[in-house]
Amino acid sequence: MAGPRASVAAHEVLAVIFQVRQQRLSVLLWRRARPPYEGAWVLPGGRLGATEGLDESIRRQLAQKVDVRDLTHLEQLETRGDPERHPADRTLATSYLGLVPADTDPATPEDTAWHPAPDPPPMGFDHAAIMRAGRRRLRAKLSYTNIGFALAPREFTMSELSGYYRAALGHDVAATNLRRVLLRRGQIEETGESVPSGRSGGRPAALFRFRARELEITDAFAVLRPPSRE
Amino acid sequence: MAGPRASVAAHEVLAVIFQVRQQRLSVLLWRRARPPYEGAWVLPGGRLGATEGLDESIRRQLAQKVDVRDLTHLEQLETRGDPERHPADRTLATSYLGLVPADTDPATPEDTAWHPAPDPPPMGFDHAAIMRAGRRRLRAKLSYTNIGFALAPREFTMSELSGYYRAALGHDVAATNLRRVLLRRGQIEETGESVPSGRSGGRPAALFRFRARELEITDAFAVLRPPSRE
DNA sequence: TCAAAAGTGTTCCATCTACACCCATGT
DNA sequence: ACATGGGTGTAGATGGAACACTTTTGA
Repeated sequence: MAGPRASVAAHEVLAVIFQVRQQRLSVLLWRRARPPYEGAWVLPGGRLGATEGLDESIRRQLAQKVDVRDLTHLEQLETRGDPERHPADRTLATSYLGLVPADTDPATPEDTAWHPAPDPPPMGFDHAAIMRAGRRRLRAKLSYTNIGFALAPREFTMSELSGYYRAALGHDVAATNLRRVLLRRGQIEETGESVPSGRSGGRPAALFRFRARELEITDAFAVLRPPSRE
Repeated sequence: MAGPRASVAAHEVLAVIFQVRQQRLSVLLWRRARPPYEGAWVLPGGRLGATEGLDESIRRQLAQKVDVRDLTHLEQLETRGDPERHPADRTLATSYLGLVPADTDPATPEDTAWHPAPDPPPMGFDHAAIMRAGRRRLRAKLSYTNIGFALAPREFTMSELSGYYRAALGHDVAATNLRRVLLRRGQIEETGESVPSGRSGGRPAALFRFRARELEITDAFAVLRPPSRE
């Protein structure tokens, strides 16, 4: 009945930080300075402190180590504990998905860089798989939540917003329909302002904002919804 | 720049095991024999072994401790690491969602029992919150995946199946529409057999089975789907 | 022949995509 | 004027809910 002897594994927290940069979904990676996987790129993070909560820890590490403080969204992704995932010591890793709005440019240190999420450089450990899990999560949530608020600046035109969606989803998103879908769902509203057209002319674009800046599920029960009348 | 001293927290794995029993969604709980939370109900689980993976560990503990071996589905839920979640020592917990089909009756030991998931007894630690997370996950996945296969026996009539859905979702599910939805999505198929009607008469019910017995997403892109033509 | 349970046909409705067309602005 | 980009109107497609009706059985 007694199981194997209890583990005192190290625990680390990691973050998949996405931002839309130049129309592409980008992920913040860190270059490893020492073995194992020296020279490979890894997700930012580090050891869980003795008295920290998990969320607290990843926020601290992002602030201290890669100077990312203005996350608009952060949620837990998954925990990996395969004994083989770290070649030397046993290490469990809890990963997070974090989003940075497109209009900020966090001053990240020398050894970190933004990489295209669809086509990342060689990554150490199981971090490539974790990053893919983050992308899947983001894509799924764009469909049924208001998570777009975390990718977009506070105010934006519809064509800008459709650019963020396109980058994150990996396929075209028609601004004209996106506008109606998000308006109907009550996710966005017009600010009343508009942006003067550029040098090539065109009608000035209206400015929108997300009505909430916290994650909300706006399209639950896409199917198998409860009966409308009791 | 240096963070707090690294933690050597204990790590445990827990499982939210659901089964539909007598038309109700039920969760398998364990009665704690010693403090803290002596006498309260908790999720089954235990310490992660030094050389085990997380999935491996929860499977082992369920088999050893509550004699649950025939899980049709198991997936990771979340990891909690709040320093306050365990009154004495620091303990991280990774939880899983596990499903047992309605036609099995695992022989569980004395100190465990099935409880109604919507109305559980007082639970220790943060286990009530974890259980709710499991319910939410199950409900959501019933909507867009074939996860019903894990609640239902291998073969079933549509009215039985709608009973499992009703129990898990907490609202009525019309067998007639469920049939068409799941057929259209290719989740289920007729076996060709049928069940003789009971003593009160009625047309014999056709038997169905799920076509796959692994989780598949059958209704991704409910919205914001990629353009059909390039 | 009647009640009961399963299954089918059909209508309605919500919601998304596609696309033609209209609007406001710069050159 | 006309090119350019934004915005509106609308038709079509999809897919699920509701519900009346039909089918098949037992008593």
